[in-house]
Amino acid sequence: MSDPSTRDNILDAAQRIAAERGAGRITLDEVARESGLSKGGLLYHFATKEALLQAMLERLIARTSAVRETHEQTYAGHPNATLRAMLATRMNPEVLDPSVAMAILTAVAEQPALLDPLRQHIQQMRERILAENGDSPAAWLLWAAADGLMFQELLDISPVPADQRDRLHQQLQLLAEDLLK
Amino acid sequence: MSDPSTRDNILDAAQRIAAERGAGRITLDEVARESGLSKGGLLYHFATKEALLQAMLERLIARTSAVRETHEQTYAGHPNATLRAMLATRMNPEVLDPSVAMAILTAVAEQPALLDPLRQHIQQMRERILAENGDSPAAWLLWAAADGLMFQELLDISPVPADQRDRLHQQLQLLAEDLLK
DNA sequence: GCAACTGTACCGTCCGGTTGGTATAGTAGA
DNA sequence: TCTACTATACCAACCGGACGGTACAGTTGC
Repeated sequence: MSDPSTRDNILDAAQRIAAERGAGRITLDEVARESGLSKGGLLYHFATKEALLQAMLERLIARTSAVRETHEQTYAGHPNATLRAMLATRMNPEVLDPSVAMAILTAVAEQPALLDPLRQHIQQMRERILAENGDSPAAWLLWAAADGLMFQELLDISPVPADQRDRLHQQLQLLAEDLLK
Repeated sequence: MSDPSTRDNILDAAQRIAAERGAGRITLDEVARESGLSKGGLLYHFATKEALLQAMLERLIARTSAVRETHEQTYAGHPNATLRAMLATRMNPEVLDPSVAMAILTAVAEQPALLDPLRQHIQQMRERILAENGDSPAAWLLWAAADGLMFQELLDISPVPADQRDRLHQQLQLLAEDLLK
């Protein structure tokens, strides 16, 4: 594998483009320019655009997982640690970069397999929750609600004004305490 | 405005392409071919691709609204008629064509304004729910959960096996009964 | 006579990917 | 220690196709 720091620089550049100019502007030429590499140099590290997006997604999963794991320690011993930690992670959305999410979302229409790493991660979470909660509908509905809040924010289609959404996340945590008893 | 039935045929054609060959394959040439029109004829009805996607979204909103309105009659007199009808509408997902949703989602990255008609619709729903329920966090969380289930299905990232998702929607309705009391 | 097209040719741009080459650091053998 | 060779990291130029949109002359049917 190639120099990991260069790869990270490239991913940072792609992320910056998405954040500043929109997810649709992530092209190989732009990423090359923004990262200070030539297009050839970029393609040396990521042979296809799909590989680049894949890496962006994997880094996103890894980073949110890291945050979730710190939350899990807070809930250590708690019967629903995994789900609680998931919900807590969603609370501060700076973890889940919206521009990265949009970039991936855009590409999914043409490359459904792009989400495979995420699907794998979801299955892992599913099994941990199954082990902790059993097949509780409440758990899946809480998960769905967290996802819903995320997508609403991502696409700016939330029915709730922006300044009241933090409070909604808190209410979701309270509801979790209630339902998972 | 041009002949509405031709416009509908065009929208049907675009929808068929999205369903059969993927949302990313909706191009003006393909839609023209699929609808049996020439490209000139297509552009006579929809001057830009954006206008075409816009119309697809508007038709989607209109159709789901129609279904929701029949459900509202079921809940007539009920204190939470609007929200209950919304949740009931999401139950049978054949209303909300996934391929159309994906097509629009893809385009949103480059044209955020594409969702404006949806945002307007959401604000209307929001105000009706505010009038019926007040500013109840439970209502917004139920809405978010419904959205979450939808997006999970749309992107095939649900933690729940496909054959158990109908049941989850039912559980959501039960939860609504509980929380909105 | 006007709305609703057909048909075709064309344009400019964007974009993913290819090609062939260079610079450099390291390594193995005589 | 000099030489031949290899691998890594990168560059500059280019290619080919897709796609949104234009132009425009002609046709059909109410």
